[in-house]
Amino acid sequence: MLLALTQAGHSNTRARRAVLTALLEADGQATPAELLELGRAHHAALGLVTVYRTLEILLSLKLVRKLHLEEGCHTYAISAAGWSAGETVDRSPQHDEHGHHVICQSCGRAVEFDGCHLDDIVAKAEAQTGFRVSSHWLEMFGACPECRATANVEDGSIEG
Amino acid sequence: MLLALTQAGHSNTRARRAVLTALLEADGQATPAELLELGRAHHAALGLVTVYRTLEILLSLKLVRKLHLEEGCHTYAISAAGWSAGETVDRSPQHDEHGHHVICQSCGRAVEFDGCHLDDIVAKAEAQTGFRVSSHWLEMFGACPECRATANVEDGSIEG
DNA sequence: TTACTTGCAAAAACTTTGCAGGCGC
DNA sequence: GCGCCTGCAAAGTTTTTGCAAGTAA
Repeated sequence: MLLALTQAGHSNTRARRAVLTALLEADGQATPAELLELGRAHHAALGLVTVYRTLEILLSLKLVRKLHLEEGCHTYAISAAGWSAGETVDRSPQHDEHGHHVICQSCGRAVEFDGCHLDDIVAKAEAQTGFRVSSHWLEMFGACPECRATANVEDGSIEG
Repeated sequence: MLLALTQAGHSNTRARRAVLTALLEADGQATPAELLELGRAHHAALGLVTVYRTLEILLSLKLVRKLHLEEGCHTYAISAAGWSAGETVDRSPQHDEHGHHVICQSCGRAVEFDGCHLDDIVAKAEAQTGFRVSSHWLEMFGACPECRATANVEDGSIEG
């Protein structure tokens, strides 16, 4: 992701590296405050303001995505584009294929999956409401493999 | 909705009636601040705090739903359960069938549609991630019939 | 009358802005 | 060295809490 950042014309600074590392260390998602704490392990003087500003840049580059959880929308996750920007070459800014997240309700881990085939559901919604749908937003909640193995999360019925 | 409220043991107060009316008058969605403004037309002394507290109750009864928009998650919409609680008899608290919203990006109108058939998409996500999915959350954005008719919203390609 | 509600004020939580100094390039 | 970045402090928003007075039942 650092590469994507610099290729977009942003400086490679210690603060930004700390935030990126924090994002990678966070288990798929983190709030700005959590990123600050994680990031300070790598750059003690890191400030919350810089976390916000770095996230803003990453959002604009679509390298991270804002998650909307029941409790609020204060967490961020690395997007598919962000992961694939590991060390490979550039991503056009118009990287617009999008995946969605599955979030573990036990440990908070968030994983993006691809294969966003909602065309027929979108079509049904359009037919039913008369709207013309141009984008959407999907998130799933459940239990990750580790938590299912470790713990007593027996109740995994598919609702809806 | 008033009935559902009182049947759940909450008082029928002027402030709550004002909030309910405001919700009905809002075009499908509104922020607490907007509900305050709308509500004050019916109860001049209405306070923002009461709007929040009433929404909290309505949320717990699943009569309203929190919408998560790109700009944030500060808006509320009447749910299908809320609409059907118009004047009919009670709804068991376990009314758990859920619809999702389509939100007009032009006028902000929000409409809930039913037919939430994501089973195969959920199955794919489970296969791909190893998660066990127990719930989800879907929202669509686009243009409502009125805005499409009225205005110049020609661009309605289905993205995703 | 009794207990639930209300709305003000204040606090808390979260996010953005201003600015002087610091650092990447 | 120049200009982007940073972090502190302060301001702006949004939401929650405390409490005395008010209202439903």
